[in-house]
Amino acid sequence: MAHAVSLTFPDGSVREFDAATTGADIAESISKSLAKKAVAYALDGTLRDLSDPVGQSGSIEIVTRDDPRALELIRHDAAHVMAEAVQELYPGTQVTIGPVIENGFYYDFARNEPFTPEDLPRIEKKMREIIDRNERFTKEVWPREKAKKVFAEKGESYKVELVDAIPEGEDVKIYRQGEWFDLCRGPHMVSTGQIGKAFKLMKVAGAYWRGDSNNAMLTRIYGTAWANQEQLDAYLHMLEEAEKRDHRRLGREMDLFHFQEEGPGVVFWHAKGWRMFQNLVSYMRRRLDGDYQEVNAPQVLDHSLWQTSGHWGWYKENMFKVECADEEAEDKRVFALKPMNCPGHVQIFKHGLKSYRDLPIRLAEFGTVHRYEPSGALHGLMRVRGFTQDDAHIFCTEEQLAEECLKINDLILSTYADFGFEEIKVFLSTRPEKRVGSDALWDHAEEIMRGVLQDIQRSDNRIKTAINPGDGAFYGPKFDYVLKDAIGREWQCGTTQIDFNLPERFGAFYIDKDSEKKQPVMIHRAICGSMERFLGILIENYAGHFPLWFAPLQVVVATITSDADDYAGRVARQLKAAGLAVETDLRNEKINYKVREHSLAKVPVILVCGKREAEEGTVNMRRLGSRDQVSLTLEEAVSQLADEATPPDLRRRRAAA
RNA sequence: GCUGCCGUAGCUCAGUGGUAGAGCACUCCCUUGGUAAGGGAGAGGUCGAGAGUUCAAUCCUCUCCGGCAGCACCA
Repeated sequence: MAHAVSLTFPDGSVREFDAATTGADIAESISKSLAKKAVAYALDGTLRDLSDPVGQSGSIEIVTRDDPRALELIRHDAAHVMAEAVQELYPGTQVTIGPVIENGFYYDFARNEPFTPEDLPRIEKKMREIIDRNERFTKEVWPREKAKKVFAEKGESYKVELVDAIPEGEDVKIYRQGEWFDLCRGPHMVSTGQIGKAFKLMKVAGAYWRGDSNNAMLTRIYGTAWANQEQLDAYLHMLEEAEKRDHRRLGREMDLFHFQEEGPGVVFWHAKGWRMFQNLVSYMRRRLDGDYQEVNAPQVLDHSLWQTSGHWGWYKENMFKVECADEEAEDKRVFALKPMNCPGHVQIFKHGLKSYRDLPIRLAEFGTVHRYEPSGALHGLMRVRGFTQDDAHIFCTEEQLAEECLKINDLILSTYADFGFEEIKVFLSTRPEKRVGSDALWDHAEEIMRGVLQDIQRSDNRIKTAINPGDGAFYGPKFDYVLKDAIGREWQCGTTQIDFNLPERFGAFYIDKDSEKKQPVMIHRAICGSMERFLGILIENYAGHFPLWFAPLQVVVATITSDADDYAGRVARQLKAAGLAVETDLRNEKINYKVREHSLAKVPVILVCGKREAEEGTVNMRRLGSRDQVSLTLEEAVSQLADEATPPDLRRRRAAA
């Protein structure tokens, strides 16, 4: 029985409609042109099919194809069309799921013979045909049993499984486009023609059914889709730009590091790359000064220590075992290469009795660790098997916990800011199902950390905070810091983790005021996380154009003719004396050639010295990324560059002094 | 680890069932040239490793190693 509903429009006007009125009717009632452009409507912010009756009161918006929200529909519709194209071209292929993702969509197919990239143009062509047919999307609600029967008869066993997974009480919806139909939650646009032609199939890849590695592997086809050709072109251009700043490529071009077959996942740092690495270590070390004690724990320790820590059990598949290569060796013990620094630091804490007066004890280490990562996970500097953590462990009392977390937070945020990362997200991960420690312990720690999170949120409105329930480590809750780079990608780097487990396992304690032994709270924390990975992120963030203070090679002094060789040497010596990393280029090459070479190597400053400069005692300065040249006296250049090359933390320290 | 693709000179890549080629880089010679590639000559490869098929394998088949993309993993 029809009843009236009142709908509020974006302009604030309110009108009465029959509940059976569809979005299309409403668009029509506003204007013919709107009805033509409409692809869906939103009721109280939720997108619906244009053909859906409104059914209830609320605020309504007609969504046209150029609405940003329509992009999701374009992509989802494109996924359906791709599935139809694939089934038309490759009969016998089963369809599974095809969701919208960032920048596009994918669809997972089950087929005995996998697709190859060569198949993509053919599928794309067929998709264009289907779009040209401009078939209407129509929705049907089927009884559960009918859906299962129909899909079973078609041999679509994955779809049968999906029908089964739909919760009782929820409709089993089928969307048709012409002859083809798919189980789908919707919504969809009006017809396939609205998808447009601004899409492209990108790649094929394997993906596990339901994301579980115990299940069959399906073939996934990825596509990107946009509202118009300009957007698609811009996206493809962005991908090209991202590829140009790939740290693996820049690492080679800038002669920073390499990998080779004998060492999967371990880095050969070249001179320039290592200087960059050491620049980062030096910076971090200065930031620790006064608060932390830097220590160094052994690489190789008897596996019994790792049994005590528990790693030999739950982390074994990631650990490297170490033994003497000689069978006749006297010491038969099995050792392990450390995968983490924490047990080492607990040993240092335990050495000698600690008083409550000693707390907090903050032990820091640039600790090199080795983890046997799955081969498929390795990725340049971003995921390696041997890496150095800017690690620290804080042993404190429960009362000190909040303050320590905030102190770490300050350190993390100011470090990121020094590298130009301003957009940070902080996540609090709370207790998982499987965990150690009493509920009271978790309650207490989580309560403190929630408070800390609020403080963080209040301190800086650019920081976004959120809670990930159940995402904590088994040994305690944690904060994760996620930064956003220059091209919008997000990286989780810093972390602050409370640990209820290790102090207990190793029996760490301090003597409290009442002369009783008490277990300290242990906090793990890292700022960069892995130095290697952080450097990879920096390389990509800056696209190799490092700020002067961080560039591994800051200045090249290049001569035009050999007349200026002596002078160039003097220029270089003065720059070096002012603390700059400088090289001379006295080769018998044209200045064009030298400029090109050092520009490609991304040296921030080229000082050209010819006869003129030698006579006048000047230098001609050229900055990376600019064709402009400026002439300065040698003294001016040295002081200007030395000032500019001052690391931000030292600049602050000087300003404060 | 899984699926697919790939592995030829330092780098980027071509090529062929009869044991190899280009450009850049490198070395030497000429060139002393004012802001993104001057000219010439030369050197450089066990065609990822092993096994198989074949008269003959860099090329075809298999196994292994490594890389790339995605998935899974990432305490």
